[in-house]
Amino acid sequence: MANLLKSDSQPTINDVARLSGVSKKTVSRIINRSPLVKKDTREKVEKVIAELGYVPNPQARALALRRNFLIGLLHDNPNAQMVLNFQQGVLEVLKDTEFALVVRPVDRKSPRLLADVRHFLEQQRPFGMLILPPLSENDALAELCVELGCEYVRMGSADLDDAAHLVESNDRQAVGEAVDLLVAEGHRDIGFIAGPDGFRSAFERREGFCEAMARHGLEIGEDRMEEGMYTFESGLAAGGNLLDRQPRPTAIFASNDEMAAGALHAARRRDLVVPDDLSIIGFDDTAIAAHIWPPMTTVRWPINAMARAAATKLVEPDKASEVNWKFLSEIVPRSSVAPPRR
Amino acid sequence: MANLLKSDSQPTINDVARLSGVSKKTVSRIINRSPLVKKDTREKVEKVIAELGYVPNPQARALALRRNFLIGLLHDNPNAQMVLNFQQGVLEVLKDTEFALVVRPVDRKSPRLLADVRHFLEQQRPFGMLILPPLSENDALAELCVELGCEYVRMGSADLDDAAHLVESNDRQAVGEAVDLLVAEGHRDIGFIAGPDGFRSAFERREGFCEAMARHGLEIGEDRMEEGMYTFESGLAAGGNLLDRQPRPTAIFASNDEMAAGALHAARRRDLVVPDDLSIIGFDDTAIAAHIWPPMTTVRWPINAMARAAATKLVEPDKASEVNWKFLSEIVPRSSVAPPRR
DNA sequence: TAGTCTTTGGAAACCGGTGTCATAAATGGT
DNA sequence: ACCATTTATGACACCGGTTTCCAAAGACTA
Repeated sequence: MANLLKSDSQPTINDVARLSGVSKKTVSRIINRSPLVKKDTREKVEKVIAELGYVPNPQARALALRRNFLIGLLHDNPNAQMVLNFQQGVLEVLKDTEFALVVRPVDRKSPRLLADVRHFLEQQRPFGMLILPPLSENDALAELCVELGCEYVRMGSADLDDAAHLVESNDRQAVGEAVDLLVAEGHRDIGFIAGPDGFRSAFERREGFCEAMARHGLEIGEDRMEEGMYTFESGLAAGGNLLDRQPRPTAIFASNDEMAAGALHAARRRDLVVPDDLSIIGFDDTAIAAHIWPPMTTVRWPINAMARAAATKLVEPDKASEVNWKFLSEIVPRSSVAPPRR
Repeated sequence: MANLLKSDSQPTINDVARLSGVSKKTVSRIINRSPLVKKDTREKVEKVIAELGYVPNPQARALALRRNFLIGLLHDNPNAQMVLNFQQGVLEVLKDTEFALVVRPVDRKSPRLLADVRHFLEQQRPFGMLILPPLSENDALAELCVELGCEYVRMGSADLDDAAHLVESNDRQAVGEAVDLLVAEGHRDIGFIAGPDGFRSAFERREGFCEAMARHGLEIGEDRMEEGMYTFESGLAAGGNLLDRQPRPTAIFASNDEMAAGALHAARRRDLVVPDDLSIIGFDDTAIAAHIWPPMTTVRWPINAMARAAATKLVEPDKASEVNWKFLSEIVPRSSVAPPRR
């Protein structure tokens, strides 16, 4: 069959049209499942398509339709695991569509951030963008998408703007539950390691902590708050600071797992046993939480479901209204929490 | 200036040509840096381009050139960290080019693997593919790329075929060094947790282990070899098995960090102290190795450099000959190795 | 000064699809 | 049987670039 083609490259719509004796347009109709084609014609053409192994050229399609089937993933997240989990979720949705996922890490602190993103959008002209925290908190990026006619969905930890472009989790409430758990175990003096300034999630988690402590009528000592950068090393330092205070807190809540793991190391270095001497709770439920010793109690937000929701919003806007876009996080109890000594 | 355009959408090459009073072809020459343009003309046109903020439409370019600027990343790796590190390295190279990275995870065990990949290649028609282990060991995938006229580079842990399409690391030698280290500390009875059947890396690491043991004149007891699946849980199980033997080995080498972390948990559950009661060495130097307690001695292969090399081979074939494609791994000494008790 | 070579610019076709619109064929109503 | 309507198909322009080929202008030679 292949010898009926003009060249040895991929067959085109013209080959299909010629070999099945219809016009390009009719083939195009069949490809696009137009109902305006007689059954006989359809079958005849489909047979040729199958024999030829014809697949429409995506670039030509993109040009004619003036849109392509690329989804960009914009991220700058210190937590590799989260990013990959998110990718995974998105791809589960895109898998059965004609969309492809283009990844684009950027540096949120670079003065060229906007220029970089603009360059990417202009150069690839993706159909839509998925924006991960903390970039999702940058309104200028969303505006850029609008300006360049690119759809977008932001992942956030609290309301940024309209529901149409947002998938969010309620971190505040989840942190509250974590504090409830510690208090129920008998802790009164709880240290807090915040995320870096500029992260909405960091803000939400801090607020959640303060609110919950207030609810239980507990004071937060001046020296019980430390700020980290969502990295292991920063958690190590911040945790060390908290543990060197006299008296030291009996529990620490860290705003993510990496920092919680760092705090756990800090405890180890001081010969403190977790959870006997110190309880620790993390946030995110990344792999490390389950793999360190002791397995760490943490807060899980349903990143896979959120990723799927975000992707669905983008590529199947008709379903968007059915899609949940507010997600609740939940406590994952493990072994890093126990009543305080004495 | 924008009001000189015919529409409010992105400016096209026609707008530029019209506004600067030259033909499309001349503009095209300028965009593509052809030397056959008079200086005056060039400057005049470049001014218009700047004012308009004109960026060539990538889809139209792709269609006319009959090639696009997409690089596909094909992976199915149980280790998220590795995949993301690899992505990072690739993107460092692609960043300053017009290429974009499209990620495509697949299931290597699916009977539809080949069909899935074919579908992806036909649908997106990427310029080139980067294939990560263990998929890189599947020759059918490479053949598929050739058949569909797609460039490819495989990441491997040992020679698969020709240098032109391969970037490799020498795991065997690195495992040898790890064994040397354990023997130097006084260990004679070393357990081994292999990777899953079907991974070239698993095979290479096992061979490296056996060779090194033989070199030191040490026996490998029948019950000192376990096989895992490169996951934490499988390492937990395999490590548990090894530690339940009587007598138990004084050291364990695991074929990756996840499994090593699992083995470490198994030790903890048996109230064994690492490294006093048991030395452990992992492989890959992923984040977990540094973040568990005690920080774990492991083997690092230069994944970032390898990723860059692979990407360079693909997008800058002229530089390919200068690019190193054989990489050595190295021991990262931490705190999980000590002389055996007694 | 005429003739030749080299640079520079443009018209038209092409890449492989889709949209518009006209026309042909089938169907229905009376 | 006839016209009106609906359904099915095709011709042709178009999306925004690149390539081929040719012509004009300028530079150089004799």
